[in-house]
Amino acid sequence: MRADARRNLGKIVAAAAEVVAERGVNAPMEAIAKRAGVGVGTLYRRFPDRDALIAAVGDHYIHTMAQALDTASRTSADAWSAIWDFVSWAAAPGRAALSTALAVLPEEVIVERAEFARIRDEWVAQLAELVRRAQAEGSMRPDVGVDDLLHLLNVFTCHPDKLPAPVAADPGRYLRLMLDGMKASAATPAGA
Amino acid sequence: MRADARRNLGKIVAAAAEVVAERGVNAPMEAIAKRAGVGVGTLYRRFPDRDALIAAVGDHYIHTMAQALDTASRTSADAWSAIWDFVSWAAAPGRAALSTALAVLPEEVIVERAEFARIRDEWVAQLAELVRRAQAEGSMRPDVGVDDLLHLLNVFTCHPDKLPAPVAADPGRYLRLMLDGMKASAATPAGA
DNA sequence: AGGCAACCGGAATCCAAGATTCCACTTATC
DNA sequence: GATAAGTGGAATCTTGGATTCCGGTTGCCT
Repeated sequence: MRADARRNLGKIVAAAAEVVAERGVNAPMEAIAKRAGVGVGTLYRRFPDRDALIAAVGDHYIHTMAQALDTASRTSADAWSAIWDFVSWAAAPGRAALSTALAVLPEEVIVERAEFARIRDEWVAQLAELVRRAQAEGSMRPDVGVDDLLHLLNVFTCHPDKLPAPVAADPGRYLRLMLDGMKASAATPAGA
Repeated sequence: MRADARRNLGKIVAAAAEVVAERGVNAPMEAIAKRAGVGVGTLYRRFPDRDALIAAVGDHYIHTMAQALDTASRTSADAWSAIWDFVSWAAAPGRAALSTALAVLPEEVIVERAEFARIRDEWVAQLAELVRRAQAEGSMRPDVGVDDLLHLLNVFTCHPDKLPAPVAADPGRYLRLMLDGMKASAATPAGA
């Protein structure tokens, strides 16, 4: 592969990551191309189609994400604050969509990407474990689960263009509100 | 207007309300037509375009909504439970999208619909008042506002097709989680 | 019953937004 | 300098609706 080509490949994946993070998983190819300072044609010479490109972004990102979760769970005093820190990290500007899109959405795209699926599953399992611990510690209410966490992460980050502007601008704020609602002490007894 | 035509008009608005409630504000005309047991052409004979139809649904619904808020605030012991009841009502299956779409989204469609705008504004003001009271009572945290409430209502009900299935199936559950997070007692101090 | 304007259904048409393809033109590399 | 790898981006193809049109029906009045 020619040197300039390799360079472009890098710019493309990086640009795709950025654009996906801010415009959601359905960001148009052209937006990515423009961000990378490259023609659409160039994207297609390297990736057979849109899905392949997104998947590549995933491969590139899933590691970072797994690592962030790991860090959060290692540097936090308890499971609850690990979750809190991680969610804050995941919703930070500049990475929003990625974090979660990859964790919940693309079941079709994933087939045949054993490596990606493996890390993703490990990651989810680790988060689940944190939830379990937080509940055992009595800091998280027992009537919610990892799935809720993932769904919400998904809701607030996957389709920024469908969200009210203020929400899209700071999904973290709303996610933290959700987390506050997930604290054991916040639970409103059923039928209230 | 011929009798059968009037009958159809009714079926159309009712069908539109249902479909919008379950598929979001962007439900396709054809879906509405089918639900009403009528051809698309018929929709267009009565309404110049899509927006007009949606607006009609709004007129038909905003009253119900205003009334629900009124009831909630009159039958509840305190401002907080009024809010709680109203949100639960608004997110109930079968009315989801309507409730909120009309409260936040369509600023362009509303021009020239003085009556609709008036009721809508009154309605929002009333909800705002409840929020103020709840905060004064010390039951709702002071760092959130009506806007947050409206945005979230919006997020969880306007585009059901973009939400993870479990969330779309029961937006109320997640909204109540949010409300729990909005309780004064749930607030996590900034910088935690 | 007869006539006709008001109505209908829904296929045909129009559009917008993106994905994907293609190829004449550049540029690393040897 | 030759040439295969690489490039930009206009042209083309798809998709998902909105909107238009018109031959065929019906209510309703006399």
